[in-house]
Amino acid sequence: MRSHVFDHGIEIDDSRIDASSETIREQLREYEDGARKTFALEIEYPEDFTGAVMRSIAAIPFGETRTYGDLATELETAPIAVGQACGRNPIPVVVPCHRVVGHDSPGGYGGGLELKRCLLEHEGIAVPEAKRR
DNA sequence: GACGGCTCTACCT
DNA sequence: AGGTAGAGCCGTC
Repeated sequence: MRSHVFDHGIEIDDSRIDASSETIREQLREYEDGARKTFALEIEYPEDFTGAVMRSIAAIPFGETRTYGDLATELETAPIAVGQACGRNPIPVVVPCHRVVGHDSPGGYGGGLELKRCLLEHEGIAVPEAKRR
């Protein structure tokens, strides 16, 4: 059951992480196993706006979800910009962009909504149903 | 230079 | 209460 890792098509840009691919893979494995709730990886956040969004997302605790609007309010920007930054997120899972959901929608996921659902369920988070659209 | 995107809020019916 | 329309920031083609 836990065998099917997120390797379903996820490609993490290890170039953005100051760690070996093996280390990253091991951390992911521990995270999937439920033993690791947070990643102890040195992530190189870009100085761009996207980097700020990624940082805010990474600041989300395990088992908690945040809405694009909240992040947008904290960053003083438009919620759509946050969503786009998540979609352009080069390193999923490591940066819990899947913990970011819409206000009344499951949101989306560049790697596949199915994966997002799996990750949220893995953290014991109830995925909101698409009431909109 | 213009459009799309993992959205949100407000008004109208 | 539900649906539709408009707004608005960032990145990429």
